[in-house]
Amino acid sequence: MKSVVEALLSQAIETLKQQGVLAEDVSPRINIQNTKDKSHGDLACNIAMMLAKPAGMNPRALAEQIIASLPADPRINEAQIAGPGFINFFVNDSWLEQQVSESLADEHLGIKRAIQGETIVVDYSSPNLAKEMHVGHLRSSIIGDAVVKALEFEGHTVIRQNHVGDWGTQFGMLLAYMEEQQNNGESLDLADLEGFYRASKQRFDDSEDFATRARELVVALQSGDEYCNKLWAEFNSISLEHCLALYKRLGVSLTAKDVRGESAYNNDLQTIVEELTQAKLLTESQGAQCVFLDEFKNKEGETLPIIVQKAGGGFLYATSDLAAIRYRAQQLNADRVLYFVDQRQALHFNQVFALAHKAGFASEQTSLEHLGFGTMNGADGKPFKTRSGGTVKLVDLLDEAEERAIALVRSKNPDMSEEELNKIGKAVGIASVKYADLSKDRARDYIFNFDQMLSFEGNTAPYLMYAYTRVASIFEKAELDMNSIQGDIRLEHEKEKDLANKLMQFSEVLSRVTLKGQPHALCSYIYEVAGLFSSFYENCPILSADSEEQKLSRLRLAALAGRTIKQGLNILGISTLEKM
RNA sequence: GCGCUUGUAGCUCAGCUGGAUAGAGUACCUGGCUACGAACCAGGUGGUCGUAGGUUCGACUCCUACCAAGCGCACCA
Repeated sequence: MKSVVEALLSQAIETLKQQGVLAEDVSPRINIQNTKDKSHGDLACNIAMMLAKPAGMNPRALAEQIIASLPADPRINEAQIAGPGFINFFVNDSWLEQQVSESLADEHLGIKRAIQGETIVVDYSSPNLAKEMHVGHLRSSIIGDAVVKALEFEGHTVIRQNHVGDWGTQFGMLLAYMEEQQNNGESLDLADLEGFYRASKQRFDDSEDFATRARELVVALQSGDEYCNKLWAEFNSISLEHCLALYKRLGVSLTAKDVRGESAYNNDLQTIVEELTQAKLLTESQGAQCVFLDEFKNKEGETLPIIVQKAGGGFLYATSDLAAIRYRAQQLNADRVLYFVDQRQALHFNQVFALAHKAGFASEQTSLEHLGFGTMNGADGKPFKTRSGGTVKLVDLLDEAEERAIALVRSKNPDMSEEELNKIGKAVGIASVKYADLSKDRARDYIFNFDQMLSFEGNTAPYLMYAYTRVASIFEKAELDMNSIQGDIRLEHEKEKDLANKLMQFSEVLSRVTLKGQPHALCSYIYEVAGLFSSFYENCPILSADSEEQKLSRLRLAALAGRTIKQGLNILGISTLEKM
């Protein structure tokens, strides 16, 4: 709808240019906004105020000229001047009716798929395989996956990359411990990965012999020793199974084939250093191979180094990140590479991205974007920890969420069977954790609070899931299929129009999610849709409508609302329930 | 020391590339169930948008300085 008004306005501006009212060289960005106040019409534009000064005109006078030059269009009832020079557009209801009816008829809800879809590599989750996944991995996994799903819904080609930490010195310690256990004839117990890590760390600290063996194993591993690599592969495969089980439980779409860990770039690291040398970007400093970029200079004129190779010859994460960028840009042909990684690594990524462009690992056309996020804090505002101060395992967090959700659902449905209770409780528990995270701007730290996220009131997963079941319930009662119902929608009641208007904004919200990596915009949107639906539901009887025609029309509108909520939640990685 | 992020109602958070009177939820107060699921809806109280300047017709939004919190700044990732 915005695009229609935008087209009309740009035509009007062209006309005024021809008439000499506006200078030829003005090419303003036409910004159409949804109005907040009904008296301002449906859509508004501030273009007259932007152009008034360069045109040397009074904004209202210019607005008047623009309106006079607008081509007539049956879809727009009226354009008015308001306030200091806004132009308010009143949309023809029949156009809105047509739009919602068309969206209902489309299984893709009227959202156009990108004509020229981009190839977008998304790096997210990326846990360290040496340890068990903890709460710190939650945000990357969930937010990244939501953006991935939104991009795919828009018709882009997404290549998921789970850049797991499967390399590095800590693996020597783990392999040494594995070896020791196997030699002692003990069965390998990796069920508790965290415990295994702690135990091997303990051995490493306590025994000099063990530590020596661990260091030997790292060297052996890196030089391609067969025995060592077999141990390593065994360990990783078990550790990865833990991750995959959690993804499945969380509804995160990452699979084994999306894994391309640090180790995948081992053979490229030397090449990266050589290419940097050839490009004359490399400098030796204190024995290490470094790149100094002028962009990263402090006030004293000291440039920050990007260390690519240690004094001892070892490589660092900057090196493998550069190799990953080269692979993604050159092999995967990425138009964009998105990194959902902790905000704390912002400097590192800024440096690596700048260097990658400079060294030609990625062309200037390849957009490298670090979409960072803040810390997950407890109720006290400090990083979320267990009572004893340790990191919270992701499994434990999800267990607790499910338990609490089951208790909650039970309290609302005392007679429900254990089986159903379990099913609904689990869905609600996981959804609550995910939604609480997704609904906040990722850049900020956020306070994790079970009571708040499991509440049925406010912008929470349970409220939205409930809203959906109410729609589903109508269709069950009417013995109709929400997904196949079609036909014309008439908008008579004010609440119907409000809902319809909001439903037509799905696509612009989606683009904000994909362009800026902000799923919280989608959360707010679904919440608004659910709220407007509730209001419509309260004010407009559906099954007991005045006429059969009205009943069908309202059913169709309800169906579009229900399907929008469901689709929106699915993009967020939250599945809906027909009953709860 | 330098840099990044954040600072909006008692609390948890929105506020889209500067736009019309700063919005939700929660808490608190008022109404509405012989139910298309009240797990809901309608309404009210509550904010000098960290502070001070500046740019602008117009600033929560942009610029500068300062204050506060968190986090980064050479061989961990």
